Amino acid sequence: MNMDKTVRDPDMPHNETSDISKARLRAWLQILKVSRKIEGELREKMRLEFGSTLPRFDVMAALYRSRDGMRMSELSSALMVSNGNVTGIVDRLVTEGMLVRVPVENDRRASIVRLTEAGEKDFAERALVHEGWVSELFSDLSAHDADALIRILRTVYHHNEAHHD
Amino acid sequence: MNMDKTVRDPDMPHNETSDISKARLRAWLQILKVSRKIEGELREKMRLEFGSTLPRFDVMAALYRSRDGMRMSELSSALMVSNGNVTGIVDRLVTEGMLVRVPVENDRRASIVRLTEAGEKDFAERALVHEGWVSELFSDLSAHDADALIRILRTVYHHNEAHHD
DNA sequence: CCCAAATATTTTATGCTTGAAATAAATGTC
DNA sequence: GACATTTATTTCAAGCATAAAATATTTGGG
Repeated sequence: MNMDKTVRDPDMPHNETSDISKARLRAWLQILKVSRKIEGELREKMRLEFGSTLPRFDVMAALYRSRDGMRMSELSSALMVSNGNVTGIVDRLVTEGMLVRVPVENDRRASIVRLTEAGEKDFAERALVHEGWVSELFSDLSAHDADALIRILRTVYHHNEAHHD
Repeated sequence: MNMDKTVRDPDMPHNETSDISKARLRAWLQILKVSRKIEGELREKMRLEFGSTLPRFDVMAALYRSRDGMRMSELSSALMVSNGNVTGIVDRLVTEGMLVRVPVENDRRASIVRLTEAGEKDFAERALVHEGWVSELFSDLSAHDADALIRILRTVYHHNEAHHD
């Protein structure tokens, strides 16, 4: 007698789906729900407190880690968004005085983007406040659960990393 | 002697942050990373296989659960997006013949949106395929980890539900 | 050297998303 | 019954995001 609920009768009609499949779908919907909720909260705070946005914060965060600057293509692959997307966000940050585009020696196609002094200063301040917001939004998350969450999500992420069949 | 790592020296400079705060930030960044990766994969599949989008799928899913239809305001609160957002998505789905707007008796401000017969049929098929995609993308997620994930994310979600101070 | 292919980036068209303003209709209050 | 308020929805402006096409430049044969 089959006690394993994840193994189904092979005669099961193909329009029914397994329990494990349903559990994974629920997990995905829950991830989506939480990430949208948190993203919405952070977007609102960014707008009200900084007059800025999450995508701009992300770009500045990447550049803050690479003080020598990054190419547009490096930025878009680090942030996992399209090239054209980064163009627009960088344009706005340049207008705001947060970023500069520097030509690259020996390659006139490319340019390097880096934080201005003002951009560095602003980001350093904002990053601290941002971390506080996140910690508050996740204040019910224990260190233990945070670790469990990260471990589980890492396995999911790695399975989907760059192995497009 | 203080053994609790989450309680810090009150003289700690305010530009340093606690370990638990850093762990929560890492957890949030990991949630974001996974949800963007999965969302991107699903978007691409939706586009290639169905010639459709995730937001349209979400609207149809909500209406599939409420066969009698929903008001625009019910839809936007169920999906946790703005009113104006739903207007545009519904417009496109009406053009595609998936949805109809039905006037509400005794209230000429409101209208009820519901799936057409074609919309119901299309969604039923797509939902099965969609569940298969999710199960495949999450195939490294055991039933046990799925439950753990859901439990942890639920506590985070509930903490942030509707208590804007 | 010439030119096809590859690379780096921007532009374009389309759609999603928000917040705020506008429109329209219903409701409550004097 | 007039009218201020509330409720339901749409419209608008701006920004984010993608895929695909366009532009510009570099590189690698022949």
